[in-house]
Amino acid sequence: MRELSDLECVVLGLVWRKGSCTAYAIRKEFVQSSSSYWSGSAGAIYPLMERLEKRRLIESQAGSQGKRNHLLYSITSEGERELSRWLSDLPSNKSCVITFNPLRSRMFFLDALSREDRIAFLRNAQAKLKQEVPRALDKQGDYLERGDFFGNLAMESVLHTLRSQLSWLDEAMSHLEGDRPLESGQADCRRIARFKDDSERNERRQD
Amino acid sequence: MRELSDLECVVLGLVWRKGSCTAYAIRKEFVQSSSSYWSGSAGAIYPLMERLEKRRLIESQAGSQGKRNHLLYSITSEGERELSRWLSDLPSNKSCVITFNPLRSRMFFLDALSREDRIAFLRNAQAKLKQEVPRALDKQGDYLERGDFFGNLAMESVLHTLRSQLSWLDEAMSHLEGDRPLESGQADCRRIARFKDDSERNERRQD
DNA sequence: CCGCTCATGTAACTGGTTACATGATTTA
DNA sequence: TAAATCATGTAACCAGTTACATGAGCGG
Repeated sequence: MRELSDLECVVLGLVWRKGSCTAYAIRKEFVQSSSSYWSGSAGAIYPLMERLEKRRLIESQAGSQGKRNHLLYSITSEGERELSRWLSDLPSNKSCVITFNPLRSRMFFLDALSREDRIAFLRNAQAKLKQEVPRALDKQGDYLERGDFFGNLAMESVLHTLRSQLSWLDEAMSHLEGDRPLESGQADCRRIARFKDDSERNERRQD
Repeated sequence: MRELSDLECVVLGLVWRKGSCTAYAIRKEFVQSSSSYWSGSAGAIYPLMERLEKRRLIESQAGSQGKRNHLLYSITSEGERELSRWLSDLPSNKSCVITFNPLRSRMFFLDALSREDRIAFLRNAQAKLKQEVPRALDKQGDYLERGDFFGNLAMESVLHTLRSQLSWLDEAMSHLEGDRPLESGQADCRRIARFKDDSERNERRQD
């Protein structure tokens, strides 16, 4: 049987956490999440719930509110076992922990931009990250109020990420903002000074 | 015309960087990358190169080595424009910077595990992250040798990420190892209380 | 010469996406 | 009561995935 996708497992976890809920309530979690990785689109969630139910990891109960019908899902014991398995088994193929990062991906090619545009990129990225901090704090506060210790801890990871990215951008900025970012003589930059020599050698080698 | 995917843009950047290369050389970059986000599978890359060529962002030139034929791709000036555009325009929908993180996703539901399994999870995650550090340093060293300043900077982001995740796990561990993680009155928890104040102040400021 | 890896693909599948449909409920 | 939004979906598409095919070069 096919391995569950990460989204399927997260949904399974949400059903477990919420106890008894509709597909729509699950969707909202993703729509309101601070991450944009999963959109929580109906086209993703509704069929996914059916898949989970077909595998007996969740079960549904018909209900209604006014004239509107809905299905209330809850996790089965087999579902709980599957959830535990996912929680315990980090994928072992290569580094599962280094995932996509739009800033990092762009940084690789930033020399394709003019000096001004590079700085603009960094400033823009900084702004975006700073914008996220209060949002994350709010969300963390919500978890705290609900007494959700692990949600709080998960949001702490977001904050750590934001801070580390900001300090990385600071570092990058300090290199790029100087007139001769490759030649100053501080500790960090001695390391980088070596780059330039190397790259000049490289260019010469290519000629 | 459809917007380019991130993978397409990264490939475009690689072609730009490498100057003239085969699809296979591009694939290798992904296979050897420290991230597992894109597999660099043939089924992804070869059709992608055709798509980029059809859009005139890259162009190919037939070549051969021995009896084996191949296509050498290089970027066009339209391709360079498109690359600059991607570099400058961070997606604005929600937070593009908070992406998927398998550790964080699991942390949300870690209370589904027994106390021992939670600790085991954290230890396992720590081990995985620590494993990555020397790998990342090596890769950074490679960029350094090649005089690729921006590659070096990008890998610096990986290192920042690894370190921040490790410190987050440390924090989590110190909470979970104690008997009453939610109720202790130490510094960490006071800090969490402060967060809440911060976010409240923020809300007020926004009003 | 045999087997292994390199290099260049093709084919089938699928888990997500966006866009659309539709009736119920709320709000102006 | 008209318009907007909520809630529950369906349909079409597509960018990736894994798996397979195939011939070239190469080490034993």
